[in-house]
Amino acid sequence: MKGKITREHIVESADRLFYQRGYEHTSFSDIADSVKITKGNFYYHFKSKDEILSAVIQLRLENTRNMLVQWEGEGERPEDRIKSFIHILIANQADIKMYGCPVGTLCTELAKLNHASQAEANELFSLFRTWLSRQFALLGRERDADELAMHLLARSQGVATLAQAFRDEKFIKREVEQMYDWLSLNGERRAGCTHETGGDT
Amino acid sequence: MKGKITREHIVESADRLFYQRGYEHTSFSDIADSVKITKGNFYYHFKSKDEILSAVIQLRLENTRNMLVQWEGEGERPEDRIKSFIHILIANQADIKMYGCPVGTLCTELAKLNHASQAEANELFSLFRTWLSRQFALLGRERDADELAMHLLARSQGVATLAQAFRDEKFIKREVEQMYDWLSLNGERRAGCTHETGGDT
DNA sequence: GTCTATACGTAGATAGAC
DNA sequence: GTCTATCTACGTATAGAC
Repeated sequence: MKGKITREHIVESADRLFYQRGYEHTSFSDIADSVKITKGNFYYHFKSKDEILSAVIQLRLENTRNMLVQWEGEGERPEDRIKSFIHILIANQADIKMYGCPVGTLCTELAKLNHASQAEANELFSLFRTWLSRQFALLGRERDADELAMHLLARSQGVATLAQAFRDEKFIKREVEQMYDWLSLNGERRAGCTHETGGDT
Repeated sequence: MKGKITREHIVESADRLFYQRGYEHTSFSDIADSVKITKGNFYYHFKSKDEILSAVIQLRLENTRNMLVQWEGEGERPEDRIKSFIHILIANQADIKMYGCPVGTLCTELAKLNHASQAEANELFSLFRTWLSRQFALLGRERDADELAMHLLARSQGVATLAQAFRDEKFIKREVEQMYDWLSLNGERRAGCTHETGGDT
């Protein structure tokens, strides 16, 4: 229990650094400097760098689960809860502009590294996917709830990627407004409909 | 001129490897093995790894420009040309499922590395952005042509990211259909309209 | 629990023979 | 132009003192 605090510091610092610089590009020295311990001391807490990554992902999974529960409590209607999801693009726009989406960029990197923790990281996407899908089902869209969830996830990912490349926060705001509009069009109980795709400003 | 062939081989192999494994994760040995030369011989053709990256990006820029010119010639109406853009998601679905979008994943990685070639790589996005914007302007949407271009770019990026994470080609097909639908809704000459966002299956 | 010292591999890069 | 040999730096990881 004594080492708990240091271990937490390591995981939190690694979490931030992995997000900002990427997993591979973050060295033990980087984390050590940021936590203010020496490199050797790492191995008291973790067996390897992979183990730190795993701990970071577990932390993110836990934080995500908590966030989803919170949105569940805050939003009266399923629509409001989905809005909470869309709103993270606004809440985190400064970080997104600089580093992209923490989930998307990590999953993409681990896929290229063919890293053992790929599945673990993808579970972050699955959490959002399942949660969103449930909200759409509650809206009466049980037939295509998962499609709608994936669609919204993809929209968010695309916005994050381009916002980072072009360092453009206004673009985030514009796209978020369009997602809200899309949501109100799809937020009515009409499970039987087929295609109704729409436009922009 | 004699070295031209080897140089081209290096750039082409690096191009593929950077796409599949990422820039940082690809070593000289990897490229050397794939081109079947020794590591030392590299430096006859390039001064550094960064210079190889730069050559790879230049190659991609050239290929992209050629592709856009080709689409321009093939498509009668601007709508058809935009459809050519959307269609690359289908044409490259096998690669996208495995490695994501070559443009998006490179730009994201270079941003995290804070690499000197960031701007160069982002120019790839700009090529598509400008080209798409021009097509939308030709559709009579000159007022919001750039917004529409960015929106479509973002949609493609999001689709590529999620298709890779979930290794799901069907998702690509579904989203592409929706993009076509979206395009026909926005492909009419109605420059003065405001928000008309739409839905899904 | 934290430190210093160090081993070991691999990466990018150089020198010089052929 | 291509090779072998080698250098140097850095990354992960280990050993063992305190």
